[in-house]
Amino acid sequence: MATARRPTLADVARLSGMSKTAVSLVLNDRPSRMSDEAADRIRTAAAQLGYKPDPAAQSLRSGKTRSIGFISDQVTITRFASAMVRGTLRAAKELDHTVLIAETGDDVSQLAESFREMIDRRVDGIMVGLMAARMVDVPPAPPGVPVVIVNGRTPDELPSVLPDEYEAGRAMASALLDAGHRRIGIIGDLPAAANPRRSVTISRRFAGIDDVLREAGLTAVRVDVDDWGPDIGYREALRMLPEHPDLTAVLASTDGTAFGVMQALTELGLRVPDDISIVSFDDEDLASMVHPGLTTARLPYEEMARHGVQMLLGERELAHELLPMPVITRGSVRTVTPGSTGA
Amino acid sequence: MATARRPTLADVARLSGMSKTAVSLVLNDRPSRMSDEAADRIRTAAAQLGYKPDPAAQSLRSGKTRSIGFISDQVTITRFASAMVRGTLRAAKELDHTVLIAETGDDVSQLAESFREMIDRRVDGIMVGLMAARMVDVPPAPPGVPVVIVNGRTPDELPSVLPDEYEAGRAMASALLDAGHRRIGIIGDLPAAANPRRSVTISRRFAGIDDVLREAGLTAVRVDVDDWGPDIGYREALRMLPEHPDLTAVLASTDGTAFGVMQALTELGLRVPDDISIVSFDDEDLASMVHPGLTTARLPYEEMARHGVQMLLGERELAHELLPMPVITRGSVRTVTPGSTGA
DNA sequence: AAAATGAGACCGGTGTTAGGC
DNA sequence: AGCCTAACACCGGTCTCATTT
Repeated sequence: MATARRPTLADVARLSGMSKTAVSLVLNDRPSRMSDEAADRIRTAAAQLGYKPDPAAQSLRSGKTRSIGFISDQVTITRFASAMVRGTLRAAKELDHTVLIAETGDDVSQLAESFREMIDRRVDGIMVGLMAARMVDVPPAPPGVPVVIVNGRTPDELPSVLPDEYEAGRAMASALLDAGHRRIGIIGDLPAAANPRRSVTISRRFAGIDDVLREAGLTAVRVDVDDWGPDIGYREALRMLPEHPDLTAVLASTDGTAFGVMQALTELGLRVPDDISIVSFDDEDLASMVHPGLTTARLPYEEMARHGVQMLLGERELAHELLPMPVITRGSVRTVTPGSTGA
Repeated sequence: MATARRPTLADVARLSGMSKTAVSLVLNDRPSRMSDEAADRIRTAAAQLGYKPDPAAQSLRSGKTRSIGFISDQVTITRFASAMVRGTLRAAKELDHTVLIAETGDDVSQLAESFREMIDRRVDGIMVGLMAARMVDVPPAPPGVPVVIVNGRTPDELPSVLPDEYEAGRAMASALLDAGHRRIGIIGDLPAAANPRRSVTISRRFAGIDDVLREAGLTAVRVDVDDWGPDIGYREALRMLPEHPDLTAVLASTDGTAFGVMQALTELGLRVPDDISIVSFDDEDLASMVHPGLTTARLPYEEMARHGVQMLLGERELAHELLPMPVITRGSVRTVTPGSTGA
């Protein structure tokens, strides 16, 4: 009663009456012309046995594991992380690779440890994914093992994929202007964010906004804050709106901020978008769950991850890429007649 | 200029002046007594070279890959999926295994395909995780490859891990009763959910609620619906509350439903928890983001996944497990004096 | 004769070289 | 000489069995 062993190449050779070599050549479509008859016999035998090559044996021989490592600071918290995981898994699958996933939290030493683990497991490449587009330090990888940073940067300029925040800033500011808004409040103009260890891109977001406003000859009402959660939006909106009753639109630094702003608006008896329009950035889950849905610029996490994997596996040039942030139009912006409230 | 090759066991043997056998025995702490001196020399050499065994070679020899497959219908959408992924990764890491992840969507044929892929990759076990605790069909796995279902069941009664929804139902109903509530509205009493292909547990949730109410001699106001999103909660609350102004609490079938209910309450000018208390189930992200936070019974996804992995890897008996759903107390329930509104 | 160590087969593929017709 | 096929070494570990003192 031998335990049903999985069929090996040798089994296929035996059943088809050919040699291992012949089987290997045929099943890998090598440019050595076997007789069609022999090839057929081999393929039939392989199919009959349900033969699949053993990846361990292939790895041992080839030195490649057909696996990549994905290290993220938070694999498991937000839509962002999920989207990045999804993009990574899908792109890897398309290229017939598996993904080893590790989560580091914010601990730098954890990153180094995860790096070591992945390398010990002989991954063919490592992708580091960040939730906030920060500057990070990454340990060196052995020769032949490429490293790509997704949604982040390293001081030594490893290949990276980042969202094009400048254009997104321009796009959202333009969205408000195009809808006729002239009196705009900005909540979450983050000076603290200029710190690249915290974000290498948020400042670009505001640069885009600023340029558009300046080109239009407008000055917005701004409030500088040091974070981007709902609490901030709630607090600052409660302060800003009563002080500036002429505002027709709010531009929030993130969906989280916008969510807080919306709660404040409800309390102030203001309705979105009838009384106030609002736009934000990121396109979190929240953005589609609130009423009305938020018009926002989507962080293209899935696409970024996909590009990262493709770089890693040689399907795309190892470089610095900037990916567009698509504008997701929902119901939070109302078109106003330009001139109805001033200017 | 040889490309810096990774050190092998043979390299360690050479450097230490011992045989491969000796090195293998020492580094694996085998109960064959090498002289302490030899062992030291070997360990020193290994450390000096930074030697790590090649997993492919080990797999080839052992027939084990030290990897498990995790197949989920939606790896990437909700907190649930993320929590399950996190639990899986962590438990696997503790047991020194890697995880291959695949996502099927709702497509059954996809499940079979993912199964095949995992098996072709020679995983040591397969875990199937579901977002809604459904009944699913799972293809057979080869002998020696265990399969565990997390948050679901199979007709052939494969080992599974499920949340204890009955107790959760009891707990949340009791939470309202203990806070003095007697007039309770239930939104989302799902008859459709009795279909096990949709959920094998939701009916248990309501059974727990019903038993507690019956034991207390109470009858709730109920509305049967066929889904559990925010829209449902919004719509049904707008209908129920005006009709039953004496209600002091609402029990919502899910956090999503509860979120919709809360939006309706705001529109009706009712405040949570001052005018109406509310409890729900699941503990999604939302539950902690709304004001006030929702008191809810948490689906223990991370723990379920962790138990599933441990079953798979022989650290826990392969059986049917029911895991408790902890009550997360936030600010959505007010204590009322019993008898102030009736009874 | 027990304790310490080493030689070599083996896992399942791949690729090179030698051989058959 | 020109096709096709077979034998065998090799990848890097683990393990059995033999050998030495």
